[in-house]
Amino acid sequence: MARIINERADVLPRLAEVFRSHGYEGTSLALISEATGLGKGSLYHFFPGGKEEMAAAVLAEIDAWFRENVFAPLRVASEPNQAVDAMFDAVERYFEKGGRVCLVGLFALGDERDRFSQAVSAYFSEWIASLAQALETGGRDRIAARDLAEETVAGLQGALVLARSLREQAAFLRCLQRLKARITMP
Amino acid sequence: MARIINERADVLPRLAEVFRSHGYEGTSLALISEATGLGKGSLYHFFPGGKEEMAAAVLAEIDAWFRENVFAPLRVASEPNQAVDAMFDAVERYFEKGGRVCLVGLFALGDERDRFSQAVSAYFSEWIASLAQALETGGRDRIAARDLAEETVAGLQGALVLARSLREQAAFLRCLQRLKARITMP
DNA sequence: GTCTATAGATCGATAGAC
DNA sequence: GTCTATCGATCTATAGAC
Repeated sequence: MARIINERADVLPRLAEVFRSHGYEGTSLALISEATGLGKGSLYHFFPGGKEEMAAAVLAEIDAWFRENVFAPLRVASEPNQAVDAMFDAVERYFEKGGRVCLVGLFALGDERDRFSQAVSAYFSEWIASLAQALETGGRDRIAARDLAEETVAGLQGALVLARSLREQAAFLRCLQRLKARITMP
Repeated sequence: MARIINERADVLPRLAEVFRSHGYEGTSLALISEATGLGKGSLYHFFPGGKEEMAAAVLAEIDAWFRENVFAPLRVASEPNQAVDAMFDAVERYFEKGGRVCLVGLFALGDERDRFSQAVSAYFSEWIASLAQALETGGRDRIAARDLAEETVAGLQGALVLARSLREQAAFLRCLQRLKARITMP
């Protein structure tokens, strides 16, 4: 009970926030230490691989969250309109209405993409594949479903870029609304 | 004639490529020196403000290029379908069919956004405004034009993120085609 | 203008006391 | 487990010879 921090999982959320705010290269161990309240000794106790292992752990947690809260529900959906709605809700919450950046997208644009190649590509291809499956279940043909899924996932990432550039979260929400309207079956 | 490098403008393209590849934090003066063939002394001669001034100069050059090759043609367009086509062509060339990242988008996602706040937001708002104007000239009402322009610019940025994540330039081109099809007047 | 040398700070990572 | 102290490397930036 007296334990403050005793598992890697306890520091991951704060770790993730630091990487999201400063990027991989911009995140120093000093910043991490400050954000987590742990000295470097403790950090290397939990993450012997150093900064790279910390970022990998964050990516793994993000992946797990999306698998559970986004990808899996899409795959098992019987009512696709409802599943798609749920996806948009989850995304809106996760990205805090456009106030929070997608770490995977950020890494994808930089050369962190190469260092975390597998995690980055898996995140997006899983997202597109599960969304396409829900759309196909809803009655669309395979090619149209895949196209629309790709378009939607790309549109979400673009919405985050745009909202952050303009410092206007409303832009993110407007983009979300348009994507939702297009993907919903009549 | 014996001059190798004698103006800031001569080093800007290489400078831009370094920032695009490694991000702001990941770009060191050693990398810049290697990419430009200039020693640190020379670099500080051209850019007394150091790395920050170098990045600002790159952003200014990007802004100038888009103003001339993208924004201005959209604004003076009399035939909007044609102007939009020209925009997509320019974008496809500029981003090398998805193989090249948008530096402004990359900066927007990181905390470079705050350092280069004006340049980042101006780039996107100008793009949206000029595209919306072309669409309005084409006969759409103001609100629909603005919506479609915002959606298209966001979609382009998302397409870049997606193509880079998946290491699949074809994904960028597919997204471009869909955006183009949607924006073209019947 | 361009170079080398180097300052001074900070980087990621390690060692070892407790 | 957590800390402090510290390593060597690298960082941005400057100084000064040529």
